[in-house]
Amino acid sequence: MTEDLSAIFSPERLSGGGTGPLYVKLRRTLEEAVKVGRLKHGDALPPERDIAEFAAVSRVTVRKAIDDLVSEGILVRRHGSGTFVAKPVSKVEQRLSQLTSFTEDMARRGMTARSEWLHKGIHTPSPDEMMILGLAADTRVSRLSRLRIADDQPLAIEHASVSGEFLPDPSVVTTSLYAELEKRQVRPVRAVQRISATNMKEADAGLLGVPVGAAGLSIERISYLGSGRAVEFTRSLYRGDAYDFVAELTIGAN
Amino acid sequence: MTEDLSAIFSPERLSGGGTGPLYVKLRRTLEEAVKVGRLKHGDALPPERDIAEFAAVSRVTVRKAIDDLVSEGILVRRHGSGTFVAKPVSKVEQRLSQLTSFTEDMARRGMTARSEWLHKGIHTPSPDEMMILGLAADTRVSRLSRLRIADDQPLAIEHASVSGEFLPDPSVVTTSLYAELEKRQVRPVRAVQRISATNMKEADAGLLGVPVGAAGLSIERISYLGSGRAVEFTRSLYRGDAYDFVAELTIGAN
DNA sequence: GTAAATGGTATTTTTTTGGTATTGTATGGA
DNA sequence: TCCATACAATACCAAAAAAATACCATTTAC
Repeated sequence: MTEDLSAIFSPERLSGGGTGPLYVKLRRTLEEAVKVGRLKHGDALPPERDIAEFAAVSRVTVRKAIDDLVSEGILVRRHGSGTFVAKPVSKVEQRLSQLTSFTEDMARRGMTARSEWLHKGIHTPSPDEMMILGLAADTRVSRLSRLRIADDQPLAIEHASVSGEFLPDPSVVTTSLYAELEKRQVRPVRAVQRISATNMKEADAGLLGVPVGAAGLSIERISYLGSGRAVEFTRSLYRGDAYDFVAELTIGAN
Repeated sequence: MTEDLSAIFSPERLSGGGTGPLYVKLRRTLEEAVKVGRLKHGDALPPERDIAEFAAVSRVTVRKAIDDLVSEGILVRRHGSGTFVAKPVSKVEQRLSQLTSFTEDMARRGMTARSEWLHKGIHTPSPDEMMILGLAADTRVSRLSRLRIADDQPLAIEHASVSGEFLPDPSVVTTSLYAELEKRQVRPVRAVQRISATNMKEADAGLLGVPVGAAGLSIERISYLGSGRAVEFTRSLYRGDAYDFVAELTIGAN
């Protein structure tokens, strides 16, 4: 639903928005509108061209302002459809989603993301888990495996391992692992991930509904507390395009 | 974000800044602002033209003041973009070294241990190193490779990777990495290692003086600070018997 | 299917910002 | 006096960011 332009981009709001480049003023104006609730979750922004005309700036300037808010996860764009106010998510979840990019990518494409749990359980750590999470042999680790589904199509398999110290009972996790960790005051501030392409083996290919040997995107991620302590180790296998890189993200202290 | 001009270049600050040429006063003013924290790391200075106008001096004078601070590394200029407060550089020269239990093990068995260095250098971290040590892509990692020799027989190849934060200059390492770390107040309190058997490839087999395909003992170890932060990552390849297990070791505070 | 509406992108122009050469001016010493 | 040096001001150059223009691609409505 398109909001009334003047309600958001009144001259006062634009001029009174402090100093700086035009696109910064516009961004602040939009940010404020969402924060205050003038624009609610799910609302459509006016078309970029309309905003540009009303604010008497070029459309690119409007886009630049929106760009920032999209990369912050506040807005979501849908090509040919419009720009919408995104569902609010927690800071940690939001910033980690920039890293994993699954939720964000799905949202960008206007797809509905859901999950199907394959496994939730508590175990003795595997050698890998001990190494990476820095666990002793007599500790426990929570494992969470799920199938990531977008628009009813399986898109990824995800295996997460969390130190039992941080997540003693994995069954409490329903949707977002990070939201659950945040509830427990566990806030990873950094994550390192490695992304590479592999050929899918039979088990994974079957779950994802692709032929054996199809290209998959393998993502391994370790997230860390501010102290440097590793919190969580996730291996994901995505259907899709292949590339290989290492990304690093610093998450604000909230 | 550009600071308020009057907050930094107030008339009092400029006049009260002692005596001497204008640009010296300005330099002192700026230096003070950075030192006190009025200008923080990453902040942009106001444009030179604005400073000049506000301080009622020419732009060249402003530039001269800034020149000094730039050459001191306090400020950084970016053509077309602005002048920024530089990231503070740690004056603490960290010297770190190596960490192994080889010497100790050999001593226990009554053997004389020595080493031959294959490589010492500082590099950009590999994906593995980034993952395991929790490093960012723009950090550095020190690599130390040596041939472990016991009773004049090559027994192992050892590759150590230490976060550049803990060991910026690997060349200082001569014998014991643990001893060197201790010097630097860096005391890993735990280490996790994984041991497995492999068939040696030509390069390794050549160094160790065994036929290609001979069984080797591969040992990967990560050592951690009390905080949980990973300090060092070592991959070793030993000649000898084969076994596979995961060991957890608590390193005494010595 | 077609057309309208909407976001996406490449290119260009303008503005902002630091960089440099030139000139003027005072000061101090030979 | 004369010259060398430091200091300061003016004018112009170059790189980067900001903004505008024009065109492309996707979605939706009919």
